[in-house]
Amino acid sequence: MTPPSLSERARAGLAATDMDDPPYLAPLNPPQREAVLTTEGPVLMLAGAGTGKTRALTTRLAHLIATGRAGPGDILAVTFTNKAAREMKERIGELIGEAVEGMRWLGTFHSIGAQILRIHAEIVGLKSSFTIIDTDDQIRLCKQVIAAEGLDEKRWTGRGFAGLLDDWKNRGLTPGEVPADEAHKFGDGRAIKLYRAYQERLISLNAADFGDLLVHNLTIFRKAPDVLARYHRRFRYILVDEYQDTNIAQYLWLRLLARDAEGKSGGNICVVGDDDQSIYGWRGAEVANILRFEKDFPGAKVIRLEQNYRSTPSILAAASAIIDHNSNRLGKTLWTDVPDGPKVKLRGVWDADEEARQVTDDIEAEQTKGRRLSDMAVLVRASFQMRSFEERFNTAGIPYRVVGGPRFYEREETRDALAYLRLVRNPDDDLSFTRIINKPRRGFGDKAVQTLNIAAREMRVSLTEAGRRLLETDEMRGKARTSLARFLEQLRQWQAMAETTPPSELSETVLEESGYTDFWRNQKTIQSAGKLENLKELTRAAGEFDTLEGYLDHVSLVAERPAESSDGEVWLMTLHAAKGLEYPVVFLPGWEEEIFPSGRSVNENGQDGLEEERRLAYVGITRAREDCRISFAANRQVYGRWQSALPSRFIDELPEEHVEVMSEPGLYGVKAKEMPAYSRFDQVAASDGGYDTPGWKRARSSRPRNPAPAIDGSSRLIASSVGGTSPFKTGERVFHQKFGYGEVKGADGNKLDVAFEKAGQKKVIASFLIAADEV
DNA sequence: GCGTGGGAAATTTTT
DNA sequence: TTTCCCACGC
Repeated sequence: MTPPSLSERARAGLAATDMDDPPYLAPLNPPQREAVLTTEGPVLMLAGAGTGKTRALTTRLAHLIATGRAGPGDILAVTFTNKAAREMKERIGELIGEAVEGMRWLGTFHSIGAQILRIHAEIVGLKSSFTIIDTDDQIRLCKQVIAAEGLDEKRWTGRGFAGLLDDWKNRGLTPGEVPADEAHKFGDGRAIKLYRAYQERLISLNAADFGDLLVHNLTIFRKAPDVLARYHRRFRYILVDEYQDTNIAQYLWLRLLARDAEGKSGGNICVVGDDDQSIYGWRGAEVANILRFEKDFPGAKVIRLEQNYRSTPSILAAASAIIDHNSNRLGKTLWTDVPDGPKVKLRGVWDADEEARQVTDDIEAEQTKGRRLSDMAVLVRASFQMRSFEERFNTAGIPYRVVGGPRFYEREETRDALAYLRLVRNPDDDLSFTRIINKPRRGFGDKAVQTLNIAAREMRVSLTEAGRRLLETDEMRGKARTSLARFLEQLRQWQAMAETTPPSELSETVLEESGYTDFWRNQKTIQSAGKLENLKELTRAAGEFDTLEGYLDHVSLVAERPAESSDGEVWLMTLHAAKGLEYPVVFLPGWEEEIFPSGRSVNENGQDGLEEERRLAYVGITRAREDCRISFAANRQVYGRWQSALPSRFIDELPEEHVEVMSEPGLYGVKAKEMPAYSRFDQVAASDGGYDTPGWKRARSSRPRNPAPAIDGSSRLIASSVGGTSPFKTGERVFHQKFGYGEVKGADGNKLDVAFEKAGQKKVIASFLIAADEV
């Protein structure tokens, strides 16, 4: 480890007495050290996968505080997820101890945005007690606005409009700033009018959605330069993690905070990221932000962390070869000094079930060799691909854990349970009231809710209060009346109970007495056991808090699944969920055109979409430490239809010398000569020295050059090679690799109706069949 | 007020 | 194929 050079010391402003390296610098390599010591001016830290980014970044913050350059409260440090913020805090704490508690501006964009908004809420017409609504509520609100505008609610869905709102808010646009020509995007040209109505409704509810947390900040900073100046003075140092994932609103927010009053880029802003790992373009992230950083902040120092501490040379070579095919890159070359391990393994299989079987076999083999299950992960492109793995793991008795999916606090049963608790704490919470008043069914249906709503609006009180008053008159009758009376009485009891009972016990009682637990107990669905389990978990989590308030505040701030122990379980997750994680053994199944790269991404976003998919491939491979196994299937069921699939183009981009082809001979079991279309797969799968056979190359080159229509690429290829007519006659006896023997019943182009002896009648592609007498 | 059947849709996901 | 949503009928 070289000591800092004179110029580095000068630049970092190190006084002579600081010359002895503080111990925390010792574990750093030269670029990491530079990233820590270059405290002044704009810095772009380009940190490749596995290069010790977090270490550099946390040391930098610790260094700022330890050397007295900034107090803990003078640093703005933003991340995207609560998890990242928590980890950063922990690791800084390891370096500087208690002082980390003073870092009140370390958090997610949204939590910091919310903090600032609470202080200056009145500037945008909110009270500082505003509530933050989640996506679910946002969609409900959208529906209301669409209905109020008298639009066709089938054609114009709440979800669709919420998506457009997100898009605008990601771009930092208020209703007045949306370009007029975007009004046509929704609701017969009334999109902007709807946006305005939606915002007005939010203000009257004293609420903000996630996007508002930042957009309102922008408005505040622009409207009140004195407020901005205050934050500008306060945040002497700014640090941004995962900068490649920032959207326009976040970019504008940072720029306002980082530039000085004259608009010059004098701020001490350090952004950390990896343009090659930008995989959130579809939710508004702009890779352009990181690509443009040096222009935005002239004089920016660019520091590249390229020494990888995670993976073997083969794995790095595979990842680098793929990402090299992208054009818009800042460019980095990962290297490592660890000895090489096994080559990246590539395997072609028949279908998804076969793929799952092979992966499971591999996992079991590794396990016998003494590898822990939790050291292995299966990373898929889309969650529907998980099904075959879950099924296979279950039959094989391999414990596994799915990461991601609906988060704990977003699940239906959790939200319902929380609505009950919220209502106990605050009877005026109308959103919660509406959510659970008839769940479980207690005979208080839509009609009754509507009556109650009208009454509440007339009396200008909450629904609970309106209910109480209605019971004093005879406006509400029959079943609804009894039901409401009973519910309000229960609510009263629970409130009284809340005074003296700890949250976990209260939660259990409320869920039991309200009939909510029974509601799920009586449902005979497969999921109900899991739901009950979640409810139990909720109660358990409440046990960690002394007060109901404390618990509920925690929940609305951190919408995460509680951490679960994971030893002895294989990991199963999407590539997106795997970002930032690493495993000794990584399986990457489903590398087929249309799946990965996702056909939709490529179709909708063309070259940009394809490059993002390629970054996803890069992220996937770089998760592996020792062993990376890629596979693809020749057939896949899409929405219940069997389709043939071509291996992903990314497979062609792998470096042959670092890849071992593992497909077993005869896997495809069909005579190549007789099946021209099929032969390509056969040759791909053949273990005759590589996947780059002439037939394979032919197949690739005959694929349409334009990536956009690739959706039909596979089937068109098959269809044309078969010449449009089936080589089989009706009544002919045929054999199918998967379904066995059968008789042709009819044909539609190259798709045949075949009655199989074992598998029943199915539609299959002609090229997957051979005449029975040839077997 | 509640249950059911037909029809449309079907990635990736944090706050 | 599955899943979700809504309209319709009891």
